Amino acid sequence: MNCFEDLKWRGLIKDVSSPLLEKKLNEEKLTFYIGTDPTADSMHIGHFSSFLIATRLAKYGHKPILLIGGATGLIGDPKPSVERQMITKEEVLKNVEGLKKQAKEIFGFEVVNNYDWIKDINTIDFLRDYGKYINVNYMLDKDIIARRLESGITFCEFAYTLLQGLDFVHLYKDKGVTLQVAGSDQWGNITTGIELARKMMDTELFGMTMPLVLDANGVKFGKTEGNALWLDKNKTSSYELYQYLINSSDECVIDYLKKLTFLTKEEIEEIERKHNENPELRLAQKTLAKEVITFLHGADEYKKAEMMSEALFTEAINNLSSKDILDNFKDMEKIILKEDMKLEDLLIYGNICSSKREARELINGNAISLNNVKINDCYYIVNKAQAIDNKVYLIKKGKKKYYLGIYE
RNA sequence: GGAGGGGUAGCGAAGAGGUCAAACGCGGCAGACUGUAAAUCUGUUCCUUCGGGUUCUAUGGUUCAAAUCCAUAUCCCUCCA
Repeated sequence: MNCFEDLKWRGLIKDVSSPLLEKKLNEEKLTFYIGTDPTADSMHIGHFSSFLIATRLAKYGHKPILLIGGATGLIGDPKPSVERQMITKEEVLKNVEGLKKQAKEIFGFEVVNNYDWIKDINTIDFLRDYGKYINVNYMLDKDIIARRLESGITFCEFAYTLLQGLDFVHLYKDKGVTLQVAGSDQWGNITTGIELARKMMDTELFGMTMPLVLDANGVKFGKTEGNALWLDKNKTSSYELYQYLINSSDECVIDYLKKLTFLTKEEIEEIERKHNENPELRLAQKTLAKEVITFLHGADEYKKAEMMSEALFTEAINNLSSKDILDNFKDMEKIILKEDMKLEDLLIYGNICSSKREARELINGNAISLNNVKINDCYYIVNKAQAIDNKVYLIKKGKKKYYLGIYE
């Protein structure tokens, strides 16, 4: 299978700017870039699903450059619905550092920051050198901007696409970049760059977008309510990641395997066959978790996460000593216990619930267990004597959330 | 600068003086079923010492009573200049 066929089979191609791209990807070695704005200090799993294309293309001999939008992040890519809240320069700076480091660690490719070349362009030059080439009518036609005309869009965000276009042109001149790859929501920005290059230099640049990875309900992959799934293992443990991946639905899991792992077509088809024979074994989900976590956090982390999950979901914990638990469940959220306290108070103290009302609701609803025993008495006194080895409590909320209570 | 329309819980959206801690939908969280799945069903979703307390952008005011009326401020949107 050649490069383009491979991407296509995995469902990674949504739009290409020109049919010529297929031949180029198969026969030439291109330098390409993929970017993100520093809206947080860590990438999340959604970024991973799109940045992986860099590694894939690199395997076919193309040269990736990862762009962190230190400048564009200060402006804000228009969202379809409302104006973005601007983030402070300090925060952007901090986020840039976080992302740079992470991008290098995980993907190992060259990382650039568009702040470096945008910061010194003054307003007049910007308008003359770039603004003059792009017609406002053309910009108004862009889907994202058109959609915002009803609800309003500031000049700041309106101009965003021009900065991205400028990036593309800059990277072409500076590093010979001829291709930009991104999620499908970036199509408008990619085409601005292509348009700009054609008008400024009479050069054809190329763009390619990937479909958003969605789950069966049309929710973006990795979008869990509450907290995002970060790639930084200090923010999201391997265990949490494992839990997310293992719970992928049957409908989507094969698609995820294609898009998020480097398994070959043959391997994936074999897994699919076996999975369909015994879906309850969740071979596909387990394989997905293994591949993704190993890529991101390494084999050791994966083993730990798997071991922890096995232990927690097969009732084997009853046989564990406090030492086993402390050794193996290091990543679990910890609550330092000091003295005897009522169960309802413990839930609040440990940030398991945000109010006493909620704590009671959960306790009365049979959702809380201590060391695998359901407790439905709010006034139950959590005490040292009942802890495993007088030391540890495994606190479970609902079916899947575990916390570790420790007496020091 | 002018004219108009708005700001209600995480989000969307009803409510237009008392029966409003605020319908409904989504989302969230639990429970049942299960494969740690999906679908489905059920409960719940401001705080509480369970007496009550604090909410509908903010501050004042009218009233026995205000999310609802008035004034001012503020933010957002639309149109005009």
